[in-house]
Amino acid sequence: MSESAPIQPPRFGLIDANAFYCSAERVFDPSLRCKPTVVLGNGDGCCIALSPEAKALGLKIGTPIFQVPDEIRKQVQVRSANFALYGDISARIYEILAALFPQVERYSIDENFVDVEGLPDPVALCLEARERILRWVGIPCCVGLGSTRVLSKAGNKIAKTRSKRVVNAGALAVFHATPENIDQLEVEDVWGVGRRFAERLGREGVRTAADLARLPADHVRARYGVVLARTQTELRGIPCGDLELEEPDRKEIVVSRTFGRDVVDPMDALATFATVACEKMRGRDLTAGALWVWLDGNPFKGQGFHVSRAVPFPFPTRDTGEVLRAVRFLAKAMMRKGHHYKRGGVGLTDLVRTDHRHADLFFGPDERKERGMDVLDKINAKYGRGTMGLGASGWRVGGAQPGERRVGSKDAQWRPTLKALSPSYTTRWDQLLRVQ
DNA sequence: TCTGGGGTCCTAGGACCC
DNA sequence: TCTGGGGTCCTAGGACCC
Repeated sequence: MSESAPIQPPRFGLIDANAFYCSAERVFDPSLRCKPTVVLGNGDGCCIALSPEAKALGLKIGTPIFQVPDEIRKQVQVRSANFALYGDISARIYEILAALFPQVERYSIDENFVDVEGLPDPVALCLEARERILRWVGIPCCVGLGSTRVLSKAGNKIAKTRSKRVVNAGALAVFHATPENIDQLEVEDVWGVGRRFAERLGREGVRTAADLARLPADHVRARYGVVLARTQTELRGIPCGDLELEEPDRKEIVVSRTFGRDVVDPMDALATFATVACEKMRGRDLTAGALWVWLDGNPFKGQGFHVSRAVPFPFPTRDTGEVLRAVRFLAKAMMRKGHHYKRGGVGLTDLVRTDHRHADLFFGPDERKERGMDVLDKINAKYGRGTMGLGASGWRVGGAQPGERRVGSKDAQWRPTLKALSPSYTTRWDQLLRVQ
């Protein structure tokens, strides 16, 4: 880095919600505010989000809740993940940003990149965005600014650390990162550096983002590959990519779950996953060139096996019936007497857009069946997923609702129960919040 | 008792072809 | 005796992200 390089103006902003799932639960349940709050993943297994108070108690993301000592668990408020609610709140945040910035990239459910290039006062605009999201939606955010996306991510991390547990953090929650001021950021907090790379870098004395930026570029390229080399280049203030305003087409769609218990016959579960995967695929106007199916044993009981099978379709399909037949065929070929399964999944791969398929002399789409699928999707969109299906696959995302009566014992075999699911306040009429 | 889910990209090595 | 080498495709595994 040349010593006299002028500070580059920011080009990118990253607006990232603080402990998003916990904050979203708090929007509609004020009793959770300022209390240690935990959101649990599928089947109420692991902690997938922690409020700052919960982090202060020493809880870690990914910890199974049953491993948390009783005296700690008694102090935390626990909720089951409610992705319908989080998705809806996420869309509202996006709308606010789209009204303020010329371009917005929706990067994840709780993060948006914005284009701030050439704006007269990017810091003031980001503060305004943060205020609006807090007042209008009720979600606290931090903002990072930088001349590259990696630097804006770094800025966000620094802003989060700085404003942690500061009430009315205001200006502290916006930080403009430059190659000169990232020595306070630990290298494992750099976007693109995971645990493995952080360990290896640590062994050669690299502790901070600034240390990584100073490493010789050809050394990084040779030892760590092109991905980390790009990250390093961006840390030095040289952009390697722009905002991605168009969401690229998916290359695969996967639906998988850990079962509520060990299961002998996972066929019903796999059929259900396949049905959901097909709906998701048609919702994106894609078709599947191939299918894979897999089953895992329970590694915590010394059954750490993994079996999988894949099959291509003669012609890319969007027909749930055809996919289900293939799933049954593959599953039968994999399943073994006496085996217990703890987890399973279905993946639709080699996805191509419906109108980009090439029919040939021998294979083409079955148009009657495909129109049938569209009717099915319309009915399910109107009356709720799982209203109508093919054969064994009555399904509700997220498993049973609290207090829901289950019919049939086969269901209970694999479907996890959610004990602490919050209502879908914003997406279901029957679950709107009641004001006393 | 109870251990998340859904993605992408890169690389190395083997198979195959000319 | 001498025993190529480069391109391409596929797959598995590793690393990362949220």
